[in-house]
Amino acid sequence: MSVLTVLKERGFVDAVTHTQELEDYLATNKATCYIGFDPTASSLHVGSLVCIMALAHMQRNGHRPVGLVGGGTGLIGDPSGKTELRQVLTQETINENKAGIRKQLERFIDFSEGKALLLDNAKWLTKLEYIPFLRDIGRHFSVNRMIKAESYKSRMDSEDGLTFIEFNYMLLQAYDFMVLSKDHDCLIQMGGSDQWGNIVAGIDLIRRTTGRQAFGITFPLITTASGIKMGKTHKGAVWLDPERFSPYDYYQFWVNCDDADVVRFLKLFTFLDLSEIKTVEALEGADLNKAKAILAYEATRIAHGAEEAQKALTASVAMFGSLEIPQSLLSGSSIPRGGQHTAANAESVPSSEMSAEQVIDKMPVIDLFVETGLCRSKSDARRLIQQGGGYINGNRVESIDQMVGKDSLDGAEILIRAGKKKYHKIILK
RNA sequence: GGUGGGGUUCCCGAGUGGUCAAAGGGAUCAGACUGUAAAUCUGACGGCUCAGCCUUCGGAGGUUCAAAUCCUCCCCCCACCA
Repeated sequence: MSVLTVLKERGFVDAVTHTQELEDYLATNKATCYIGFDPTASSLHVGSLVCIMALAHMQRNGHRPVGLVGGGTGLIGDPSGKTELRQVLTQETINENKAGIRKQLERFIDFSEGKALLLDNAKWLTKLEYIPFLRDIGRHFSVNRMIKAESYKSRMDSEDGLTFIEFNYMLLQAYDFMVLSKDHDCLIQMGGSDQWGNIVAGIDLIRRTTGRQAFGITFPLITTASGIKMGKTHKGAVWLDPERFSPYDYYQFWVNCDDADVVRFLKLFTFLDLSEIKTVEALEGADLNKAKAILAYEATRIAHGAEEAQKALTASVAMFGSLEIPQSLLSGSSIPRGGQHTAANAESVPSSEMSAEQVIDKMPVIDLFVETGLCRSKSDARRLIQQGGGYINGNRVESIDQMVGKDSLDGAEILIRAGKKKYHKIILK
């Protein structure tokens, strides 16, 4: 089965430029394909996961994935940048971010022995000279055609307009593709569906300058069943960096997905067998939670390793109770089955240390919620308690001026909870 | 460069001298119901030493007992014209 089929069946494909030719090419070549990543942050987040998984599938099917970091474009930024993206970055930040991105990609893709590459377009973009660029590259672009690209059209109509810099990103991205095709024999570019115009521009440029046929694959924008772009939680973006977003929270993010998303996400974000995933479609109601646990476990295992996934699972069981996962369900998953993980210690629940004498009988409960970051201000904490959402060791906090007393202790620990799902453990010294 | 229209609490967006911490919607949070789901209903949604006080309406000054609302200057955005 070709990668393209795999990707299609798993729901990765939104559009392909030349299906048949691409199939032929993939069947007869060890292909190189690339996806661009923004170096705006030192970590990738779940929004990029579709791209990362697609590259991983490419590699698993014998091709060579290339991650291209947009260091050059990052150096330009965009003055209209209301979107947070496209801020001007220093070379130093870009290098740092690049290192972070590489570290994360390495969890998904094997970079050893040239099996995959991570490149930075700053390498060639910073060397460009305006006149030669216009003469050699600019000549191939028709403004008439460019403004028909969906990405520009909407911006042309919008109030914010479109800056010249942004308008040029298409040329730069097309140029990237051309360089990669020459230097690394890379003839496939993949990306989100919003990249279609840029990808096609690159394919055209390659044909015009070198006469070679290049290909493009775009992915659908992955939204949750409720129609929101995925990857946002109360903690902000879901980062892949364990420092920014703990494996426990990462696990929780997946467990909390919408029923309607489970099958789709299993296909996209795990490597489990499609035939097995199919059996999940029949599940209903509470049974679906078992599939969610597997989804969460697998996704966490892929991104953070088996050990962290295990810990996240254990902690979740401790907090929310265990559930029996039958041997037959998604048997390809290495999730512990049977009751073996029920002996729970909630090791990876977010925790912090405090000194006992500072806390016991001294600190109002409200402060505890603020100190642990569960509430962002005292007003917030007050509100939480007034509305009945504050708990200490499982007991609802009844009054906003309650102090942390000895009775709040559970051994040397205090488990506090905001709402149903946010826990924090305080270890007293 | 000219003319006109704007900048309001996380976002959209009402508000033109006191009754404004500021309508409405979205997002978010809590409670109920549940399956750590969705939908629904209820409530909350600047901060604090919380029935009171303090700080917010692009920025800096000013008028007034009183300003998001009026005046002056400045910054930024948009549209049309050049």
